[in-house]
Amino acid sequence: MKETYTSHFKRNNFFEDVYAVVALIPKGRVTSYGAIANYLGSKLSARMVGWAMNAAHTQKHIAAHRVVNSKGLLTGKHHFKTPTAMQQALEREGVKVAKDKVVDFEKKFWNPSQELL
DNA sequence: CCCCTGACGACGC
DNA sequence: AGCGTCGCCAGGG
Repeated sequence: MKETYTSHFKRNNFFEDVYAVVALIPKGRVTSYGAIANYLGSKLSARMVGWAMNAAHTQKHIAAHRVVNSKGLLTGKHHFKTPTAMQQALEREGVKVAKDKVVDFEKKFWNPSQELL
């Protein structure tokens, strides 16, 4: 059987799951859309995580700034209130950003599949 | 129902 | 190191 979220779970649960994982990201650490997708269900495309985050910013308080793409780039910055809001939020937590990219991404990276056993 | 558009990611050049 | 392409799944026109 397919393992997509739409066939087995309701869309709402998908959002909740994404938010739950994001809420568990330690302060000062970051993760990627793909890592979350992989943790929730390997078959799920990482695009869906970004899609969930897009819906998130209108709803509750979600630490969306701690989620970047697989290369550590702040691709979601344009969806924040200001173009620099995401970077500033990260730097307040001790995550340095240069050229829209997380510095020492490998060190800051938090993998839910590995650390959230 | 077809086509386009993504807060993505892996590859190829 | 930068682009372009393609696969991915859901939503909107």
